[in-house]
Amino acid sequence: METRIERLCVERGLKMTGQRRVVARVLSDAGDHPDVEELYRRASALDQHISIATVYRTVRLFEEQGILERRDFGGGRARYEPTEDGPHYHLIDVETGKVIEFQDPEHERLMHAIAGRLGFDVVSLRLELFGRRQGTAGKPRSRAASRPGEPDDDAPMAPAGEATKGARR
Amino acid sequence: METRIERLCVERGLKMTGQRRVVARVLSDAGDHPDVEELYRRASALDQHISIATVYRTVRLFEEQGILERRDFGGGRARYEPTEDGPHYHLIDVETGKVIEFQDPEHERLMHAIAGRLGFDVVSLRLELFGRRQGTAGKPRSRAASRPGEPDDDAPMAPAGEATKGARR
DNA sequence: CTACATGCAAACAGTTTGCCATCGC
DNA sequence: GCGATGGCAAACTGTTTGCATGTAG
Repeated sequence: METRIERLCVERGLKMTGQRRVVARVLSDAGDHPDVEELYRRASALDQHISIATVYRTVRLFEEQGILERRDFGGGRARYEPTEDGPHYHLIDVETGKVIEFQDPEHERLMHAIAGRLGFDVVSLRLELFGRRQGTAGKPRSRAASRPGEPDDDAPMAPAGEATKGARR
Repeated sequence: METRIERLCVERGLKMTGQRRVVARVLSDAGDHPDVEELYRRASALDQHISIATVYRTVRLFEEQGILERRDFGGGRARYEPTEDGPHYHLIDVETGKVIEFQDPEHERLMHAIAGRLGFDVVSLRLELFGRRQGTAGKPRSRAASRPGEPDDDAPMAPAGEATKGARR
């Protein structure tokens, strides 16, 4: 059966190749915010004939078509999520890397007010909370840098909302 | 005379080499949020004997010592600013790239409340507004559709300030 | 049939690092 | 003098691209 994203592609007149269909499917199934490598991993499981370059190209195309949204949660890799619901923000669990979405109209109003006070119109904004589940007091949880893609799981990341680029072994 | 940052370095027992002193000085003078290349450019003006690798190492060291804070405004490069005033956020002018700082206790309270409602304690948060000066209605940006958090440079003050170094992608 | 998509590997930008000469303390 | 530091170039990571081949429409 045809996924929602596949339908969008057709509507926009995109040539539907096998690999685009696979990426579209993977994205439709994703409930999380995968990065390109993860998408590539999931796509490969459905079709060996796909290269990571194609995933990059497809993801970029989809973004240009407004089908996908690119997120940058720090950590150096772009994460993607299908454009769907209205504006929402993300709370990243610093222990598990899981991402929780939330919205908040009041916050939005506040931001517009602040910008207005400075003489600006808000074009877009970025808001991310990094938090720890209550009760999980700073316990030195095994900092398992579990790289291997746990399907369904957003990757762990450092707090501070900073880049942490490069392999700091 | 000794800058505030140089003093901090000494307090922390860091070996004060010539190049560290230069970087410290450049940072103390910076009123903006320069990236490493810009720091390197400014530092080079004061001392030819400095390599970009040293700037990277110094900036990392200072960050670990809590003297500097790394920011990621998108665009792929890390930006730095001396740790000084209390928590504040940034509004980036999408036309000029200039960064304006602001604070807002109310917003902070709100964020803690939201996290709390979800069962989390806020460890840190990232908030950036991308805005356009009121009245500057959507001018046709030469660069085709790219997301707000764009390149440009903040308060170019150095002579060699031509930030645009080359077409990305 | 033809313009566009893909695979592969090489190119890139930003950042880090190995090695050895050098310098602060 | 000794161990930390700096210079240089090579290594790395995430992402893009040139080129030849394959394929949707």
